[in-house]
Amino acid sequence: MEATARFTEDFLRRPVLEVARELLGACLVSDVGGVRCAGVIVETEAYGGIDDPASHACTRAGVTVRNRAMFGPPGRAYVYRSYGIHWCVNVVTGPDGLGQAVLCRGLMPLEGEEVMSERRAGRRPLAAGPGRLAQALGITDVLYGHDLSEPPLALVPGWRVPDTDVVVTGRIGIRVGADRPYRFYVRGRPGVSRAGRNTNL
DNA sequence: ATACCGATGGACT
DNA sequence: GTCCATCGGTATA
Repeated sequence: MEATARFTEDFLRRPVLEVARELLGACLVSDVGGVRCAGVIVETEAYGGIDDPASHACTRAGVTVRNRAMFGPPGRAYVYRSYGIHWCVNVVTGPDGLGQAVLCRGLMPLEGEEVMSERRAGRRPLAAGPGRLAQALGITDVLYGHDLSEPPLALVPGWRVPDTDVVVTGRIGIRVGADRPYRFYVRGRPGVSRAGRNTNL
């Protein structure tokens, strides 16, 4: 991985299912608070915008204060609070205005595990699950709408993950649209959350 | 004004 | 496996 490597706008504008698959193996590099930590994304979920009933972009109100980042340019962070407790981070993708985004659900730590462990108060796993991932990387609503091509949170190309290592399942923790095969994870890697169904559809 | 319900994680059995 | 803290966003009145 080179320091100058970037995902292109063309890549980020591709349909959300393709981007969710291709973001497996990508790296998230955090410099939040001036301390560096990084890891490889090993689990993602696609949220398909206004036509996906499970997506935060799918509301009667249309664009709201909460979801407006999803309708902006791709490559930005959509950060939301879950259950009033956790922060979760998405990469906005797809053509402008569709409200598509990829939820980062699992990270395999590569660097700065001590920092992550501090932020996680010593709890394990470090970054398996969207709330844990965000906490380990120091992600909060301060990064809402942040351009992920820049510090303090950067998304950069990393490993190539062959199709034979990719498992596709339904999404976790939702009811409507849960059966859509929109979850992707890398088989056998630490950092993959196991909240239920890790099986093929 | 207020009711409902999570894109969850941690503690516990 | 089960239970539940905790609160913002949306819908409804």
